[in-house]
Amino acid sequence: MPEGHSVHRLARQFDDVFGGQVLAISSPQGRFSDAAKLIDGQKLLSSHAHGKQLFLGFENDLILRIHLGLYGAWSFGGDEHFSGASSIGAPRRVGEVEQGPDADQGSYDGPPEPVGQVRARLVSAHGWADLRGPSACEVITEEQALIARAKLGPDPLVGAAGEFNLAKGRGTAEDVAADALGAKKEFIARLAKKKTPIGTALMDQSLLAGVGNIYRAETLFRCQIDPFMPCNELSKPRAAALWDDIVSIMNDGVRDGKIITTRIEDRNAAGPLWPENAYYTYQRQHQQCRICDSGIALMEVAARKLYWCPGCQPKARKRATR
DNA sequence: CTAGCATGATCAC
DNA sequence: TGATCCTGCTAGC
Repeated sequence: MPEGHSVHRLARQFDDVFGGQVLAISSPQGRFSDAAKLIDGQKLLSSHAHGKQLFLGFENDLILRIHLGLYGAWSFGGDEHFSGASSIGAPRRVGEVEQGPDADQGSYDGPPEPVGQVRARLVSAHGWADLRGPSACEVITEEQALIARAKLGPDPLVGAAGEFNLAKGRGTAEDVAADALGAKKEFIARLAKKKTPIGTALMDQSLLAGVGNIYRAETLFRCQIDPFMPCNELSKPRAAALWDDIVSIMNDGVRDGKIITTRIEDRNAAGPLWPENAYYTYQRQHQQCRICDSGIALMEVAARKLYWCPGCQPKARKRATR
């Protein structure tokens, strides 16, 4: 269930705690056993996120490709060296929601007995990572990884946390800026060619990689765009603003480890920030909009729940005649 | 305790 | 469009 921000945090986490180290890789559950043997005992050289997919590169040029799907999650544990290496707060678990570090600071005694269905387990000298419930977990060649990535649209988080390759090093600030600009242009160009509703398009990973149901709903609200508006009816400036907003809130997600899209002035100070005050429309159906008097609408579209505010995100025709 | 649901994607028809 | 896969949380009995 994680959207792109979580996967970018994971890419950074793997870089931090396992980068450059030899890993014992196994499949306690068994379903990943054969593939695990291909990379067992190899050194981790790169950790990269593109959209919702994670690519871990090993010294023998094989790539571990992970997609968490709806329920996948990684759990972590280790000694103080392991936890201390994490720049994202040494999470105990990263999946749909992120759980903070373990409260008990007991001594590290190696990975625990696998509990439940652990598809893959990575173990270094200092810690371990368990993967449960992924929709994809496979070992592929670099060529196959390139093919997988070619199927994905531009990632708003290109150049953000998680871009790492020990062999090539981090890109320069100029490289990252150029990549980000290219991604933006590509996004705008692709939108101009599509007639599908923008709300559907934002979920299409081949058009735009990393946005899921929450970011879709929230950015359309923030940009005051009707989710049913055809992509090619969105003006270029508005498409550019949409991209910029997605980049902004997803980078916040990478920083915070959770999705918070409300502006400070739009929160109810009485309640806790997360999750009660984190969203404008997501899971707020029938509640009053934070900006206008409308009730938040909910409709099932393409098997996913679409949330929007009919008042703040008016139909294109209505907007045009104003 | 259980059923139902969830920030996903693929495949069949 | 509907069925299916995978796991874990929670609302409701």
